[in-house]
Amino acid sequence: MGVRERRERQKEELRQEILDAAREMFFEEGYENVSMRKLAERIEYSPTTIYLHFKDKAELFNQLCDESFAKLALRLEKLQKRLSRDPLAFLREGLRAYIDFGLKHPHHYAVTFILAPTRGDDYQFQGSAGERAFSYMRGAVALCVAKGELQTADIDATAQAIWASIHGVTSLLITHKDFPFVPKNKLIEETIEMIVRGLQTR
Amino acid sequence: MGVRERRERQKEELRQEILDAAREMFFEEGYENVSMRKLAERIEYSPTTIYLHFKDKAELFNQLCDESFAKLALRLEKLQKRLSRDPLAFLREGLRAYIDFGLKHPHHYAVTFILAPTRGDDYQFQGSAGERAFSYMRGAVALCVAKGELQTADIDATAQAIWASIHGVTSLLITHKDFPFVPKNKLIEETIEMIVRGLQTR
Amino acid sequence: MGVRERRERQKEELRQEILDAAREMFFEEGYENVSMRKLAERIEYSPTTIYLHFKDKAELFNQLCDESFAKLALRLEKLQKRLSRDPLAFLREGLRAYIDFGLKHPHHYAVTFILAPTRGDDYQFQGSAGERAFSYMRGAVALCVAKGELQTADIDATAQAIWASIHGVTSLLITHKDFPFVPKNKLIEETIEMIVRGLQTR
Amino acid sequence: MGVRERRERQKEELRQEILDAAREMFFEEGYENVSMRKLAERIEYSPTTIYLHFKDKAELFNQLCDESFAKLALRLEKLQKRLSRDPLAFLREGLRAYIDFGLKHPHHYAVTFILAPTRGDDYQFQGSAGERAFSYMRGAVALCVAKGELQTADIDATAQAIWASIHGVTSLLITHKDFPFVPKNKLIEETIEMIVRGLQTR
DNA sequence: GATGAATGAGCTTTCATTCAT
DNA sequence: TATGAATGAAAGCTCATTCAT
Repeated sequence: MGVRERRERQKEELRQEILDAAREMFFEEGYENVSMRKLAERIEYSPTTIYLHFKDKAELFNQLCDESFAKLALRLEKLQKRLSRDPLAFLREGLRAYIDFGLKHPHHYAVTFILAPTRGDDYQFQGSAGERAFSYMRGAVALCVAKGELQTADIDATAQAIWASIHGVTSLLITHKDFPFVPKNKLIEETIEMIVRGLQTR
Repeated sequence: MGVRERRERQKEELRQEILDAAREMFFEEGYENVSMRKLAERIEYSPTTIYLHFKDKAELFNQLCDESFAKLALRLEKLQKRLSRDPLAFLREGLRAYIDFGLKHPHHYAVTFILAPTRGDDYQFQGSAGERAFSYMRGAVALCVAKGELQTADIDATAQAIWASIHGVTSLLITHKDFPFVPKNKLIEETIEMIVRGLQTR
Repeated sequence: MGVRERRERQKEELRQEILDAAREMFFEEGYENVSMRKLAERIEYSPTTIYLHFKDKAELFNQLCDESFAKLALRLEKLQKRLSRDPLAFLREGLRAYIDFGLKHPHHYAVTFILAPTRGDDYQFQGSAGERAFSYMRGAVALCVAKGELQTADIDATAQAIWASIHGVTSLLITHKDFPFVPKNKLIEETIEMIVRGLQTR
Repeated sequence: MGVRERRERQKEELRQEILDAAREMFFEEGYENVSMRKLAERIEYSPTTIYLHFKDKAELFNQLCDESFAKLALRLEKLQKRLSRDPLAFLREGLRAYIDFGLKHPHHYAVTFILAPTRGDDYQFQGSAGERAFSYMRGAVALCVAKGELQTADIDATAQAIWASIHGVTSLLITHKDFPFVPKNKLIEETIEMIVRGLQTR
């Protein structure tokens, strides 16, 4: 038994090692500029080994996206539990958490929300990381409206507008590194407050 | 004389043909997936011919960005002239114009504002299309504040938050084509109103 | 174990096959006229395979030079041992061995001593095949002088003059194939005797 | 008349300009590394223009060789006239003149005597620059022998040995620029004296 | 489970050359 | 006489991937 378990553990470790290296490289160099060979070199295994764990480059990339989402979703889930009594606080904190997540894991974020859709192949947003992360946001908005803390005639439209805005901040901060932004926190604060204020009064 | 002129016109036409094809392809396939060979095939010329018009692939790409900006800037400039008396209207219309531009020329937009920064090489936002387009927005905000129509303690932070938000809508609508968005205009309207409302009261 | 060894042997064999083909082709066609593709075709492997053995074309070429020298040096070394008692004989035989080597391995020789320096890149004679081969000659001259068999005021100048002369015969015989030379051996004999006689009397 | 003459003169001037630029470039970069385009750029004409003066790259190259020889031959001819009474002096001075010529016009020399034969195409030494230059040397040797100043059983063998030796010095000095040669003149002197001494006594 | 050898397809770019004007 | 536009061919090299071991 022990032998089998150890083996499986080792296999999982290598798989994770590959994923980690890939994520870093994908972000640093861009999807197309990462070759399986270079990736193999980084982890100090042969290129062939990667194929034992992932069908091809595309699958490797998709796993990366899934993994990213799992982390973000987990975070939002915890937040929701903690702030279930105060939906507006959950919304506010949720937005901040979303942006924070993006900035803390720019590799994850860029790969999943910025790079992925511009790839040529058959990427599907439906059922993807993005969709699931977004559904939390919609839930938060719905709660706020139910509790009378926000006013909107169209929950979906509102939730999407919010998502768009915070995706905007997040992606700009990640990709346009040389733009003379005001201090990061200031910009985030400003955006979130602008959003919330815009939804409170009507 | 006529001969020379005709030649120059033809040359310019081919140049434009290349640019148009390149933009489409860059957007459809991503920068790295467009080869000079494929591009040449598309326009039905030999690969070498492209090099008669553009030094290399990177230059071709950069010209594309420049061209995009020229169009957007022109549009914002006209708008500014027309609405110089009513800064809030200019801001509102400017935001809409920015988004419209992106949706009408998704290739231009994506290539310039989404793809460009994710390229590996030494892209500089400073002095780029993005920066110049953004400066119009900042100007509009400043005017509104001067006329007392918007309230903010920090014009830069506000302008950047606004830009982030509309970049968010624009880029999501362009890239996440399979997301079940509410009708496009509804989402745009919602976002702009959310922004403006959020800045009026304080 | 046996498996690994066989593999290594096979790898080494292929490597040598590439080197041999390359040497012939480089000499027949000149460095620039040999493409990796043509080379690959000759050995009936794919171009990529060559890159498994050599980093790039330049490295392949340099390995060729190194290999050439190893052979020449070995020959001179043996000669030196055998004729250590009779320096003049060693000089005479050494000169002949040098020329013989060139004519027997015209590819090696031309590539190393004729083509190499005319290449554009940063070839360094210092520490190269040529330098090491030359040092044997200088040693032989020095010995002859020490034993009073040759007279010269400047050992370096003399050694270089000798080298120049035999390099001249060798390279002419290799490159100017259509010149109506007197029989090869006659010319070699004549040159060597001319040299030795010129150094004995003074 | 005047118009036609001027035109012809101009044409000849351009032709010469092309030859001069080509010679420099061929030597600096090697035959294969000089492209018609680069050459055209250097002389600030269009590539097509070159083809008005030379059938193709090979012809341009061959003209270069011919031109080189004309210069060397002229020099040797003058020398011969001047020293017709003293064949040994003519030989000695002729050798020096040959080497000097090579060092003074390394482009000419390398292109004609070193590069040319290693090119892939159908170069013919017969009737070439080399052959004609060599014939002067043979003549000088024959004269010396006739006058009893040199002893040899085989004029051709001797003349060829001589040529080989001085070709050796010349080409080494031109191509192996980084070899720590003794001072140039010293080496030349040494070689010539070695040759002449070697032929006088027998 | 992991690897070394190998490949076909493709890349960006440059070449010598031609042709209509 | 000179040119600008255009091209087919080829260059060196890297890619994702497979297969036998």
